[in-house]
Amino acid sequence: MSSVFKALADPTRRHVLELLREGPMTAGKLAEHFEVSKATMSAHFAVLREAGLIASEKDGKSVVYELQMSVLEEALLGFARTFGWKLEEREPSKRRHSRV
Amino acid sequence: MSSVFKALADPTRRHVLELLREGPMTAGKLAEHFEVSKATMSAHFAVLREAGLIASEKDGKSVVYELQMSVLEEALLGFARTFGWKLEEREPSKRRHSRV
DNA sequence: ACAACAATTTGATAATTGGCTAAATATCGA
DNA sequence: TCGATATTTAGCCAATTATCAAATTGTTGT
Repeated sequence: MSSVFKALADPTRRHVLELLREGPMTAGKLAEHFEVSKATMSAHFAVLREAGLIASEKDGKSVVYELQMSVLEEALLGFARTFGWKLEEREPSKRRHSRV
Repeated sequence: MSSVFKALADPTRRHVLELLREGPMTAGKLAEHFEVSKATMSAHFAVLREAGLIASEKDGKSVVYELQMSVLEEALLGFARTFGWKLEEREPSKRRHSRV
């Protein structure tokens, strides 16, 4: 859980997660959204992957990253619960990437 | 918002917030719950205060810290919303420290 | 086999962090 | 005022982090 919060502490990494909310994306495409070098982005991806927040899958020359919603939800949920809140779906119907 | 996540990234600081959930507490009382030195705890309090997560008030020799729930809620809420969640009260009735 | 491409790893550096002890500040009671 | 108590500040160190350029790995097309 601490590794998740550590990962979330960086704005670049939070932005990566937001981009992945729309669906899986390659490392290169993700990196295009930021000013820093590819090497730096690769390091950020590693932090997110080690926290379990994203999963990687090789596809030819590219590496495709996918958001692991459940891990993010678990961490946030666990913390929110401590403070007397619970997390609820905002729009239960609107779900892209059904990926059954 | 980034300062809040930065503050939450440290387990000691998250624990401080949890302790303050029960009500305001002095720096000394808070520090008793941890193994590190008072000076180190003071630094943690400073990070939390600069993030707006706690407010300090001097009371004689002591400094009393109080959790700023609204700031925590806003940060968490803002982030959760991005990912299609919302925050809800878990137990609306159970409220200590009414402090009207 | 080779060149081009995508991504990561390596090696370096500067900045930040979390921790400590010791010193400083502020307040209270005698 | 003096001494005790509560907390913060200052100075320091070790470990970690974010960043880059360069080298490396793996894959594809010719």
